[in-house]
Amino acid sequence: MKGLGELERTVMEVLWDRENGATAREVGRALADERDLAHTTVMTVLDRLAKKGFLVREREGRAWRYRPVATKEAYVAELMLGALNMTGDRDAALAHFARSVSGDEVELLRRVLDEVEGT
Amino acid sequence: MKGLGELERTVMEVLWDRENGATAREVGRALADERDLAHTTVMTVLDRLAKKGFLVREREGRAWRYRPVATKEAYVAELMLGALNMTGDRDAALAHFARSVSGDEVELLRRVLDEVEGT
DNA sequence: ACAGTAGTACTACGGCAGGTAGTACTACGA
DNA sequence: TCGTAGTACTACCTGCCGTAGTACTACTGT
Repeated sequence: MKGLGELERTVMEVLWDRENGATAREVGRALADERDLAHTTVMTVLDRLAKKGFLVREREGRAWRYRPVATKEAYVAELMLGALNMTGDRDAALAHFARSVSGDEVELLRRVLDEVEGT
Repeated sequence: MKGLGELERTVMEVLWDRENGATAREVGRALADERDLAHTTVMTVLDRLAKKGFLVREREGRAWRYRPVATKEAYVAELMLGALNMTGDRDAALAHFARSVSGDEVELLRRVLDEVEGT
């Protein structure tokens, strides 16, 4: 799983926030407040993201509409699993991880685990 | 938390595998099977790792002995937390993650959580 | 029919990280 | 006093990423 750069992640955030993906123009507008990017910059980033497999695109008139392949949660989870797989001792790492999350999250984890159990 | 390159991680693995750290020479020897690296390359990597805060070093004769600042598990856990922090919705990501680990690991997680509870 | 605009594809450049290593120098042991 | 282990410093190359220019096409309104 490849990593993302700063801008790439920012763009992904925009896409993740929209139900129906977005065109380069739309992404540019969404970022206009925080960043002043050339339209082509946005296009380049979207293109790279698509080539890396994070986005798919489909024609919409003459433009492309990009949408994320996976949800943000799935992406984050995959990053976490990637880290976890780096180690030979998944258990030890998992244990360490579980001890580092906050109390609330312990609760949440427990609930989710119960849910999974039922499956 | 900075990421590590391929070689950097390989070197860390060596260090993590030893109780008492290692000198550049020792690391080089440990990797001799898989990789044919110049001694200076190993030194450079160790040096960078130390500068990044992953290793501390102490004199041993004229050489330096390097040892990891954190355990591998702590490192992995931190990577995982890093991923988790990327998202606004930690809960959703956590939930997704919990659903992606194997059954055995669910068990393990549960045990660890119980343990944490007691604390 | 033509200007402006939206859009694309392609190319490029500079910075930084990381892999790799050379060189120059010092200290120690035989 | 030579070879060897070791260091510090510098350097080169590649790939990724942020950033954008350029050249071209198609639609739209006057």
